[in-house]
Amino acid sequence: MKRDLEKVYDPSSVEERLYNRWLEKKYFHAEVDKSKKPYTIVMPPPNITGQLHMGHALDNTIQDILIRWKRMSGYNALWIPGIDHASIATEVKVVAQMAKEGLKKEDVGREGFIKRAWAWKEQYGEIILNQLRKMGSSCDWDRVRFTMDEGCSDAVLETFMRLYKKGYIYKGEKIINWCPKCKTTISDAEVNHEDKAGHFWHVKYPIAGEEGKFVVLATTRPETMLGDTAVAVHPDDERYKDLVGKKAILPIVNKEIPIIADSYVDRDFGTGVVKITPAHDPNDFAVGERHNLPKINVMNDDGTINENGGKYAGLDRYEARKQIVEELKNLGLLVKVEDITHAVGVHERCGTIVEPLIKKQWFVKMDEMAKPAIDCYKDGRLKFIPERFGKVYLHWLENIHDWCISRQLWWGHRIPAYYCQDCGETVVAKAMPEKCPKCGGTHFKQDEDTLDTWFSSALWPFSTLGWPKQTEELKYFYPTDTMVTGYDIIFFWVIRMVFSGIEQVGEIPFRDVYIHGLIRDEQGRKFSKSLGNGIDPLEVIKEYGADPLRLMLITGTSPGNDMRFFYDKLENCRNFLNKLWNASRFVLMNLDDEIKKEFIMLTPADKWIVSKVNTLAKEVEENLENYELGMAADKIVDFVWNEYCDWYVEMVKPRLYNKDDKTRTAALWTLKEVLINALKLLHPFMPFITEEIFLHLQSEEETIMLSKWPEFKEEWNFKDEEKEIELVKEAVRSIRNVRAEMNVVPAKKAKVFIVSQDDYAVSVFKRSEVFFKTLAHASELHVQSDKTGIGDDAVSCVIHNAVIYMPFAELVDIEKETKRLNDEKAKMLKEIERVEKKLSNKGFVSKAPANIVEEEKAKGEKYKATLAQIEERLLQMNK
RNA sequence: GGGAGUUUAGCUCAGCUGGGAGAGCGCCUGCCUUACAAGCAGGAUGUCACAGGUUCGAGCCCUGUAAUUCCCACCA
Repeated sequence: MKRDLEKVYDPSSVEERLYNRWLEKKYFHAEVDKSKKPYTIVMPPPNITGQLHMGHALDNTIQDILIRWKRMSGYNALWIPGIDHASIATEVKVVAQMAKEGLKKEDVGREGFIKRAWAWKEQYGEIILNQLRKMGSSCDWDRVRFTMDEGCSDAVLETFMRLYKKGYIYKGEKIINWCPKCKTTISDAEVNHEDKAGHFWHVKYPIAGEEGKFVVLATTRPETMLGDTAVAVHPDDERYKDLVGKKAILPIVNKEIPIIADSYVDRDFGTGVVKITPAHDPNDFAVGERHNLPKINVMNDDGTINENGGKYAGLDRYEARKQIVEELKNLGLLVKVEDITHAVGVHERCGTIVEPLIKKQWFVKMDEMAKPAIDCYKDGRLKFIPERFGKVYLHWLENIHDWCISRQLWWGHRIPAYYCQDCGETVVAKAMPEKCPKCGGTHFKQDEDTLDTWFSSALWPFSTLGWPKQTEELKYFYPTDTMVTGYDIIFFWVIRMVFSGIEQVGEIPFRDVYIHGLIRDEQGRKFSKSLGNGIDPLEVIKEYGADPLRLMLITGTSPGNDMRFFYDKLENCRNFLNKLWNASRFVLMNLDDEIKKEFIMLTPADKWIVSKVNTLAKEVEENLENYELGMAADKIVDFVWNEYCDWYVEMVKPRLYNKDDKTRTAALWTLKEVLINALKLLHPFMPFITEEIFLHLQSEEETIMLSKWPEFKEEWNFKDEEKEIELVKEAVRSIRNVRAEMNVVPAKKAKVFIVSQDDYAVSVFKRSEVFFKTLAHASELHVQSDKTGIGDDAVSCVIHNAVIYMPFAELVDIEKETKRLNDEKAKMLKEIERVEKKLSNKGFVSKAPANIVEEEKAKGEKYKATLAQIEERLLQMNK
């Protein structure tokens, strides 16, 4: 039974109570049930590196909206939550944490370090999951997963083995980005290019056998010359044509290296001559491959020069640079030093300048697996919202290169490759093999490296469902339906999930990819630690509640576009909650008895609002189907605030206050029914307040979460009444305008309805005939003279809670009114002219759709009628 | 260099397959009215970046120009 609501809505207590209730009742849990259609979302797992930020809040709000909507629509909705071990990001954090204790990784050893990392995971993982709960996320907590839990780890091993057997995983030598501080490989995506001040050293390399002849080249990294194995010029460069095929003498090292021609060289850049260091530059590496040049690595893992650097061995790269420049200068080979700013690659996690160098790494061969990933997009099985991100996806796949998956880290999935200590054979297996298949040896050493964190993320949509085991869940919930994520990780995540799903499970992992934008601060800047402009979602929730935050993140936004975080907007959303709360309070205050529907005769006003909410349900459904969440939310808010509260509730008051009114029950039924429907439509967006009100309105034993989603009902479709009431609204507005124009001093608390003696006002009244009929019908409004202090100057009517005053004719400021009417008349004439011009356009009449032409005609008629009214009025005034 | 966006009210942004320009905030006026002042009623504000084109009709489609953002690659 109904209970009245608290005077003020208090999010903090309500949210916690309701969330616990939902948990207890296991509303979020989904089991395999073949009688129902599944709808599945797998949550992009937040990194355990810290706390949730606004981006997560948006990400999860979108997912929760979709899940709650589908759940109410009768789907077996499953949302799998989880967290990501985020190998390098977490490792950096743990290293930093240890540094505070004065410890280094090496001090605690691999096992000790991993132990610390797990402790970190326990601590921060739990914080993150709690934050998700605070957002109201309706995930199935019985299925929460971690990328390094047993099942996910098994999926990683299985995938590695399969790909290895197929020849898709290989060990190869490649130029990679190396972070000398973290001592690990980092992917291209983890390298930021920053403009830094540097120097451009122009150096002379002597030509072998030609005393006194030099070739001048420029470099920003002189220390790499220790590893030079060639000098290159452009094949068509006339200046250097005769040099090609000769040898240059590498200074300091005093070694002859060939001068080669390669079109990679840009003739217009620098001197048009390039030193080739295949071991320390990706482009040089490629040139080296083309020309079969030796690759000489001159650097150690920590960024110091190795034994190949001769006397510079052991020096740090920058110290070596200094000394080499000095030596070149002394040798008279340094032509000039240019100050330049150039882009330098730095490791995004630690800011260290990245060093490209050659390493033996594990790679995944991409060309074969990319094909089906391209196909599934091209044939429409995989869809992007908004569509334009499909192009990004495609562009990236078509230019894909092999994926370097090994990382010199400790935190993560250790590569399941074992090397026989006797014969050196590589065995890939889930566990350490007992016997070498080649030599029978029994001593193995596991590869020291771990896998790129995205390797496990790529398997997430199916590893979370139990794969590689063929579980019932996998068969039923896979492929999942929607992947919700930001555009920043299409490259390294979405693509890898797609080809992994196809390769391992045989089906794409999801059908729709909903891409949302980033959240920025009020000035449009990214939220970042260094700017200190972060806003903690939990703080916002504490102050405003989760519902307003969710609504704020969704309203007025569109997929794929960035949005800004405005406190003003947040407050507006909070105010909406307040509005909804108070409207519900009003309904509950008046709702005294159970309503028996069979005795109800709806008035036109009732039918209007019922029809409106019915149409709304249809539109919202369409919007949600098309992932237009922002538009859907806007429409519902607009309905509740501007139609239900501002018009219907006010219209219905006279009927409610009169206990004898025959249509009172109809009003109550409509108030409640429309509110319930609106609450349901709102629930995915604002789960807490809607549930709280629903429980009061409906019954303690139910939940809005599992109530039936409002569908369009033909019996609620009252188009005629909709039109009539819209006319009434228009009429009422024009009456209000009359008051505004006349500037009549309003009285206090006038609550009567009086028919004006004014002809013009009456003509406006006539347009609102139905409305007054409704009002009169509902509350037996009777006409009486005004006694509330307005005196004889004006009459008033109560339509709204607000008072509407209508002037007597004699009060009219003739001059002002004439001017207004003339303006009005001019406007009408212009409109009529426009319509007539349009209707005389043969192209329009013959080619435009019939209903548009009809509408235009009707408008013409309406304008003419209005014009006539205005003219009549003018005539009266002149008398 | 390659790619993708954006340009609409003072600000931040919606505007679905072309059919007379919208919201929130801000601003102005009047209101404490038995759900709500976190509120109500009313008002002002736009050459939809610019120039062409297609069309009976363009904020929306096509071409070009300008400004701006982001991503990728690269700067020896």
